Amino acid sequence: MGTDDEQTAQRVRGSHRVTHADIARASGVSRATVSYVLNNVEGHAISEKTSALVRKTAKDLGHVPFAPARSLRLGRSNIVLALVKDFSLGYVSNRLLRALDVALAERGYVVLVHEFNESRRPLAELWGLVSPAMVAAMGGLSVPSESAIDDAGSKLFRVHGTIPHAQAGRMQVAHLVERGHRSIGYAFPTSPALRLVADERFEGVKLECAERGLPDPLVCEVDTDDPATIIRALDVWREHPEITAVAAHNDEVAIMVQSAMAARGLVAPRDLALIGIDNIPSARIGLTTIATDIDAWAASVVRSILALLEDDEEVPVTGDFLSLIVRSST
Amino acid sequence: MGTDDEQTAQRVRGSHRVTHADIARASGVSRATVSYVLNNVEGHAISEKTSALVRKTAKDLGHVPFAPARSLRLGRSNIVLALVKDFSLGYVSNRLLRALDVALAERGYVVLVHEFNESRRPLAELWGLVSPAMVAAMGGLSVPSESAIDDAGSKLFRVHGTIPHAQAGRMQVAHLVERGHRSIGYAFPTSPALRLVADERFEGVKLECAERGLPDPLVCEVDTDDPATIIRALDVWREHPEITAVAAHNDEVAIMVQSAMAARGLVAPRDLALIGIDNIPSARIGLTTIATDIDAWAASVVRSILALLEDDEEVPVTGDFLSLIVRSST
DNA sequence: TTGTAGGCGTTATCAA
DNA sequence: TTGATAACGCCTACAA
Repeated sequence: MGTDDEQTAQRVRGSHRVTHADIARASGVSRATVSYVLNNVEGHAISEKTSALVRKTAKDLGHVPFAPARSLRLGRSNIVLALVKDFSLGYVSNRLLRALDVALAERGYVVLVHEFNESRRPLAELWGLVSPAMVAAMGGLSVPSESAIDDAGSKLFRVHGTIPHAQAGRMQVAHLVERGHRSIGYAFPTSPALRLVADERFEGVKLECAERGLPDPLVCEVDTDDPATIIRALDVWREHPEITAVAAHNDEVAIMVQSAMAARGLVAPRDLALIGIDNIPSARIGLTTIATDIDAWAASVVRSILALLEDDEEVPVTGDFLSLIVRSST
Repeated sequence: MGTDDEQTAQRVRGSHRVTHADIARASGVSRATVSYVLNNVEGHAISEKTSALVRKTAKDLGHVPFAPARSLRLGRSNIVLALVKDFSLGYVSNRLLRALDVALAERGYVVLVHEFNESRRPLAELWGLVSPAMVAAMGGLSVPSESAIDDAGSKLFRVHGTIPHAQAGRMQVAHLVERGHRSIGYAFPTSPALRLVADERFEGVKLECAERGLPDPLVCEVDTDDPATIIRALDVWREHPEITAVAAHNDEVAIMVQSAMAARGLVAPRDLALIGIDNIPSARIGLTTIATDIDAWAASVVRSILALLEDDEEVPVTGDFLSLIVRSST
């Protein structure tokens, strides 16, 4: 039969991949039996003896399943692709991804993270390399990118939008007002990767100021990769004595402002009050911030993702995940 | 026939995948021609007219390549899997991954990142879900895991080990001694994800101290997720008046120590000198540190990875990527 | 309880 | 210049 010839050819070509056929031959059973055994398929009462033999043979031969073959046959892969813009990953999104992987691992999926940048490589090119069951977008996608995902038959879940960033900005202002501040500075990050979130948070800050009759915040753009921009921002705020507090886009920026203040011999909140967002570990000594209840948020996101993945249902992410954590900087 | 049933079922499930066959039929050419055109295969002079028609048809029908089919046929995927332990990603490794993806994108590969934790899911289980051309290990792997990668036919590159962490620890001590310190504290992180790097850095610190005739550093374990451990560490060091400087595992820890000092009304370097490692952005105001020349390092790692991937050659990562950056904390 | 057979989408070989 | 055809490794309806 051609079968033997084929396998000889294969061996000659040096492609020493151990297949189900190899295992079947070595253990004297059929390929189907091997498949049933290795996949623990129910309802095919295979004798314990055969089953054990197949497993042993597979192990001895060093069989490793070949994902593409499996995916081709099933018509889908079990990969959930998390698309992250410019690796704008931080403490919070990392924790989400971990929770997601834990939950999906139980159901036979794997979470893979890809840093994308549409100008560097259009999303469409990606599908020749990986065909995920679902895309979890951790940042904004362009319209063509979104439809490319649809064309590829992958489901799409937008992680962006499940946290009320504007609300976090509002909470910053509310707290500062409560502390007696009336005129505030705002540290806005220039990084394009943070753009969408930054806009939302700042929008909340502006609205809250307006609604409370405060003047618009004095915005300074800061680049976390360039400390000079932080120092400059601090100097600008200091030139305006009416500004008694600064709200920062996130804790990382807030910490940098704090360092800049130290460099100028200033101390929060005496010289300038300071509030961040995120409650990252390094902020947890002394920085007042707005925290996300990551466990609750992640649980909710995971629930929605599973519903979409397994039942094609759209379950909204709901809940109030934000809370104020007062520390010594305000 | 079962065939029809399956296809009906598939259609019912809504999976309308457009295949080369569909394109071929719609444009009146063979599947082979479609494949040649869509993959720009040289040496098959296909008329410009046919070529354009095929491309247009593919676009009109909304064809998206199906990666598993491609990978099955070719016997390998073009995925490079970066395995990261517990998402111990930080500024430095993120930059490396980006450089890697840029370089590999040009050659038709994609970099996907997976957080692994061997106790949660053995690596062997991964291969049924993704079969990468290469694994880039960003942290230590167990011996069984390494051989699992080999069995799976994936190449393995160990990113861990390409930076001389012990040397960084030595440089911390050397600088502190130069500044006149003789007795130092050391902040050692408890996080298991950092374990390997932490051990190496600390080993360098201990050796340098010994070689310079200093007493062993006073080590305090700190958990970045638990600020209380940092405060406690600071208090311990302060109980030993001979300790005038603290070396931290990395900048994040150093910054937390700095915050703890501020909370106690202490200032670096007056009350305690402080030095970190990594030169992360938020350290760049005021923290003395040991920086990695990320661009040079990444370029070297990328070179090695490409050599392994394309020519199966082992090119070592060489170069001196570390430098001292003196700021105001020492 | 096990085996047979056929096909998933793609590409390489060979023939026309 | 183009087309038929045979695999790649795996899964599963159906037959035995």
